[in-house]
Amino acid sequence: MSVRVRIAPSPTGNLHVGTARAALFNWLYARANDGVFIVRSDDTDRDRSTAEYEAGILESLRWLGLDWDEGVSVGGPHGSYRQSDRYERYREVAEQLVASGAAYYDQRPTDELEALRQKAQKEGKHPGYYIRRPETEADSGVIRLAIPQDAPIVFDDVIRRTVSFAPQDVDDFVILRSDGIPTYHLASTVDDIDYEITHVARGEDLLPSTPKHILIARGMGAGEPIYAHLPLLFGTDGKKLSKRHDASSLTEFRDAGYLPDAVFNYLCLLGWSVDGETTIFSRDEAVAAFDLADVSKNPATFDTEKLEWMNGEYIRAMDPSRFSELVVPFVEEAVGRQLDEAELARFEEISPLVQERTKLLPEAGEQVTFLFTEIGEYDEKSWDKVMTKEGVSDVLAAAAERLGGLPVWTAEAIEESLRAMLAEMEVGVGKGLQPMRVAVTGSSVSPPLFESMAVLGQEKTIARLDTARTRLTR
RNA sequence: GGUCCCGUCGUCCAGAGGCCUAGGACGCCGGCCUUUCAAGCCGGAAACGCCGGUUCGAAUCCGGUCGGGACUGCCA
Repeated sequence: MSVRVRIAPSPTGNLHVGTARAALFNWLYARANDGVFIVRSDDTDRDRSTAEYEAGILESLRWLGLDWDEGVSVGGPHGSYRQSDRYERYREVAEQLVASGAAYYDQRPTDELEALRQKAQKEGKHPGYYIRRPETEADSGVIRLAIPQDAPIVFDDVIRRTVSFAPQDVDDFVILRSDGIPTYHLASTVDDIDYEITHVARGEDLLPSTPKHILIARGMGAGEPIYAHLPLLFGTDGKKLSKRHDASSLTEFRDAGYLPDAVFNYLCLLGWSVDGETTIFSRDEAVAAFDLADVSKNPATFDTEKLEWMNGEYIRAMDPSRFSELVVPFVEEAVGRQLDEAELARFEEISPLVQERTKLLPEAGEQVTFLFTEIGEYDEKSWDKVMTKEGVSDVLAAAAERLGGLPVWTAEAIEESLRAMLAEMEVGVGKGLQPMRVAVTGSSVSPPLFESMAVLGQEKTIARLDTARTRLTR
């Protein structure tokens, strides 16, 4: 039987990194086994689900480069792949389960159930221990699955090997709410069976729910899929990935200037590796090496710093013209306006030098604003550090004069001229060039100086040297 | 509280009884290169949670312990 896997996000927010990684592993497994990758919308939470979120999630999946063969928006033999369109089917299954005795109606009031829970807790038992099929059957209310108490529920998890639950520790959980809407457990399991999902790879948080899903599947007279419970993802603080401190949705990563290839590569490494040595690899290499059984068992901490490093690697490996093209919007954002054609040409000149020192796309913009806007304020630290030294004024004056007389305005010519000048003045190269850098770019950190001057233009360069010197004498 | 899962450098991953004086990557520290910052190159510090057992031999197997996490809803 060919592999059929799925990712089933709830459209109640943007695509979370945890979900994205689960999607990624499912996708890898499908592609590695010539299988089918399905995207389903688990939108049974009517209050929180929106079409906008759903569209956003799909867009994020595409952005990451995960294409799907069946499911929401691409269609397939199973309709819309939205659970909200299948309420009748779930109700039908629930009724069947009642008819076969596998489930029952329960209309006990909540306070009665709560009392039973507390009693069980007090006795050190599972809270649902006493919530079992009542003596007298009801004919309305919620529908609960009756957990057969005679045997443990055992299954083989691809990642965790054999997992076993005692029936006393599985509660008679609700499968159909009193308003006729299915719960997650029912809807998800019915879909997995109806869509003939062969492998369910999902977060480890669902491990305790797995016996429930297996029992529903059995009640339907179907075989259960093979399960693979992925280790959870945590934030750098060791806690669950938080929305406050970490970027947690894929759109945030995109907006922060991360490349999809880098995010893809990094996410692969959270719980899996090609061989323990290889860090940077392509999608094809990942597909060729991937197996669910190789996914590690322990939870992974999301390390933004490593992702950033990796993003830098991908940026440096990028075709220069592609980089330039990609980064222009960020430059315009930093400059605060659109660039005209001449400015774009100037940016392209210096772009390769910026590419080498960019980890996140927006940084590229910040590095070159000096080319397109006047220096409003010099970086205070830079100024204090390099401009307050002795002889700075002389160096700036001499440089302005030298450069004013330069017949050819190229980086090479500028370099030659300034080096000669500093040699004559007997000023060290580092010591002499730094003030010019601050004068021209506003900061002691910038792209290489000669190229920066070349792109800025002769007139502006000289003007800035003068401006800085004037400010110095005040 | 109960059930289940997990436990190798700060972090991620490798290691499936001898190849381990434990390997790779990020980060960190030092050096080189150098017009700054990056990048690059070289070097360094840094881990098998603990206790027993099995075995000639254990990071690898078993038990216990401690620690972390998930779940415990008419949320998903």
